[in-house]
Amino acid sequence: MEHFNQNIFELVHQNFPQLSELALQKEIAQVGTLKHFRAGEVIMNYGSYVKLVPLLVKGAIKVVREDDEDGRELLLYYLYAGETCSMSFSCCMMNKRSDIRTTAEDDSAIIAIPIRYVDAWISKYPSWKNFVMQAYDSRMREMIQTIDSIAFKKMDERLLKYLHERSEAHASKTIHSTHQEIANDLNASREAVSRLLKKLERDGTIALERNKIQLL
DNA sequence: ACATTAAGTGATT
DNA sequence: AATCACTTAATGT
Repeated sequence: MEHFNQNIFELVHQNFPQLSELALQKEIAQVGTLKHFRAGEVIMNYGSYVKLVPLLVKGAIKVVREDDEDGRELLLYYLYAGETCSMSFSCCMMNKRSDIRTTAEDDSAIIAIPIRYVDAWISKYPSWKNFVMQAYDSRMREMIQTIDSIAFKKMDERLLKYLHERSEAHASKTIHSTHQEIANDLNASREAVSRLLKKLERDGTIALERNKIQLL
């Protein structure tokens, strides 16, 4: 048995109680490494090979896809503590390059699991298999939601949902971002975002300042 | 004080 | 709802 990391062991307990086998928890504490990222740091870029699966234990991670045509970005989803990136599963098991880019939205920490274990544990530990399947399932559901929110919902609903997501991501009612950045995330024009934000401000749901939005 | 960047607005499609 | 053209406001040098 290799170097056992008590710290990681405890982090698994706190953030991933569904990984119930003690042997699995111990293995994670042996082969996993704790990695920290500062807010804004790029964790994984397009085209890079995924050789780790992250278990997010602190902070929030933003997952983004770039449009092939005009190089614009589309926000896919956020990851929070207790979650993992299901894209990384498929990517690393197929040994494919990443289609997405992930950045730390906040100061974040992950337990990085080398891929060779990810595969092996699926047959070894039922709770790990469950974990992987559930990660896929919930991501799939969320993606479907996102798709029909783009297809059927109005911009103002999307914007509001976005603001709440961001606020939750930082555990703060204040969002530091320009209208332009928000527009990029939502694939909308800056003007549209500005106008909708203004409307929300008039309704009293938010307060606007330069580079800053407060949820009320 | 001036330049730069963010935000607000109306008109057009 | 996007784009354009322009104004106004805030911030940095």
